[in-house]
Amino acid sequence: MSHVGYCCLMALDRDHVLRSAATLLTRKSTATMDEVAKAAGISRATLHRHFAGRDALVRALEALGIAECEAALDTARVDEGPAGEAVHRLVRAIEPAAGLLAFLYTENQLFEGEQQNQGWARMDERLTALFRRGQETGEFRIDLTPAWLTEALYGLLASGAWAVSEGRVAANDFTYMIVELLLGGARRTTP
Amino acid sequence: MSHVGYCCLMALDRDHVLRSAATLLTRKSTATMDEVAKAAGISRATLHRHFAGRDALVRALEALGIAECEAALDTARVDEGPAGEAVHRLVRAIEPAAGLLAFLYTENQLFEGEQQNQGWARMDERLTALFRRGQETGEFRIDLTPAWLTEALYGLLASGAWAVSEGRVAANDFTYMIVELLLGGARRTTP
DNA sequence: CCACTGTGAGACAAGAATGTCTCACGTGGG
DNA sequence: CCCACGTGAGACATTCTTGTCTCACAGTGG
Repeated sequence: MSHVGYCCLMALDRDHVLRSAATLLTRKSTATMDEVAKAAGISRATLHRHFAGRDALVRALEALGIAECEAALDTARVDEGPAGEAVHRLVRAIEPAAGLLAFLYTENQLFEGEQQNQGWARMDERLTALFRRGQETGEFRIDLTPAWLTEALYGLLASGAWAVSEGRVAANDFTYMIVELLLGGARRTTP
Repeated sequence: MSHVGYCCLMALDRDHVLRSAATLLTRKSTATMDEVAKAAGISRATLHRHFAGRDALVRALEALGIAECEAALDTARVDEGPAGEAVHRLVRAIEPAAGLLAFLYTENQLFEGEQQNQGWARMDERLTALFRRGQETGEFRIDLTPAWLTEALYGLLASGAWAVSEGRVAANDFTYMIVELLLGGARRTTP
């Protein structure tokens, strides 16, 4: 009875499919199921066996993205230490998922249905809490609302992912560029 | 001979159609030609008389967005005065077009063909020149590349437009939030 | 050797969106 | 009044995507 073995193989395949789908859809969000299947190196039939339809695939990508972001929030320990350093750790931890996040961020179809993944609300809550904590400790300015800082972080992560994928920014500078701009801004601090 | 009069009416209609299409597509980028027509208050046939097809419509929106952004660059006189104030004037001038810009920014289909509108290159050039000028005058820090600042500006404009359209940020705070974050960052400057 | 499972390839129908066409209606000018 | 023009409504074929199905093939374990 090799049922367990087959399950593990399927799980691996499923994850691999999800990864390549994320990579492809980040670059071309209108890719066909056929293109997604070919990008994953499987046939469209097998793709349909893993994900009931395109909607299920996007939902799975959404769940994956949320899981990775929440994992990044955990490993970055955003509740500890100075908020600025917490943001730095967070961006560094979330960098591998930035491309997927950028895709999901522009898939506004995800947010128009009545049943939308509550993971986004959890993430928003944790991020706004981080920025609010920074404000309360006097580390962050209070004239930029936590909600806007959260939104700006999403936008900068997406911009950074696209800029890197198109070669306009070096991949090594991803975290630095985002964190420095988000925290310090473009203006030079008077010495 | 009312040819001239009809032309002017058509031009007005065309602009009106373009505006409503921009509003709709910014919110739902996969809207049908039928939905676009209904949103503009015309029939699908008339929409097709104005724009040969969906591609032509998107291209027209692209041209409109580029024109508005370049107009904003002109009225903001980004070559004059301190670079920081120039950025402020620019964001204020570009605010009405931010939604359209956000739509075009995520329509990566526009950038994969071989013949892509060279207006983007012109805009990029003028924006990077602005940030480079700020660096050369010592106003901006030099460790954030002009290319990244340009990309970040696009991203923040898009994030701001979405945040406003979904009520997470007050419309009145649009310019302030973007400019302050882009130039000053979230970190509080030590008094 | 045989049964079972997962896979790839392809056929197929259903649906949606697009692009094109025709026709009737209303309006405004000659 | 009449005519030209733009328009709306609808029909129509076409194309693309999707979802489902069947069948043959390969690998694995008993």
